[in-house]
Amino acid sequence: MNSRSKYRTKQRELLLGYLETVPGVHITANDVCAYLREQGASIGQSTVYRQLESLVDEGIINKYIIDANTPACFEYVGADEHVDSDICFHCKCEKCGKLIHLHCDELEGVGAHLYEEHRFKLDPMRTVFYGLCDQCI
Amino acid sequence: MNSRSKYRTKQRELLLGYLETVPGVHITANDVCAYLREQGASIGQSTVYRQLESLVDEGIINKYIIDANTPACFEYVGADEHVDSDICFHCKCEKCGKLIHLHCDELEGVGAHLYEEHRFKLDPMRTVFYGLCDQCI
DNA sequence: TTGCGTGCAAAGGTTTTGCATGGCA
DNA sequence: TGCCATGCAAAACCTTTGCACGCAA
Repeated sequence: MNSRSKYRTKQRELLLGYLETVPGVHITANDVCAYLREQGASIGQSTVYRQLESLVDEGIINKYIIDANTPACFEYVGADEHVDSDICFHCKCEKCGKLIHLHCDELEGVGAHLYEEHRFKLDPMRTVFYGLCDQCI
Repeated sequence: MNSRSKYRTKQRELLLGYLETVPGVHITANDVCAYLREQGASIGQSTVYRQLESLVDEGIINKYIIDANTPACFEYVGADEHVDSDICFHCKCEKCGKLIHLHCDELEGVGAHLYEEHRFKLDPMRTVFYGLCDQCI
């Protein structure tokens, strides 16, 4: 998609610096813009989108697509080699719209099961479990 | 999200009639509009979106979201009553678009796990596993 | 100096919404 | 008759793109 970042720019450092402070949290492109604007260090939104794309390519952050009309969200996972246990699963409440992200070993077994028994390679980044959250049951 | 359809309108019959003729095929909202326009029976695009939403709620069609900037696609799955003992999971190949229907006891355990451990009541009809099929791995 | 990165504004495309009209029951 | 559904146009929304300028190496 996009070649990896070659220059070390101030904007890239700002963006990455912020993401590192919120590991495991869902951040949208808009969140990034808003946060940096508050800090008086705002950077252009196209730059945010372009840097986020690069960071995804580099495996430093993950991108999750929840729904057609929900902005994509990103999550810092570090520059370490990609470890399966860093992947999180998503549950979306059909009633209140709440998004829950789970880091669960048992669910990771689902991916293994699908692959071994059904020859299907699950993509946890795209898969969303729909249902009802505890407050809406 | 939306209450089920209460009136039997000409537009709804047209839309449903078309979808029934293309089971297992990816249809976008735009495809529907284009097809009906060709047939000289065009209906408003807002109506198409609203009816599609209703049909999804009713479980008559499924909605698939492949990517943020790809239009959502729909597929006729019929109006059969929903039987618990015949829960079917869907796997969608991100590459070739193939839709796989799985009847699998182990996957049914996922629903139980989510409910018992995470207080989340899974809706298997709505949930789609995204990934790569055996031919596209 | 080279050419990638940035920022602004505008475009792009899908989906939603407001509101008056039409049609089902 | 009472509501829901429809249709048009416009809005809303996220994301991408064009282009000139700036900055890292």
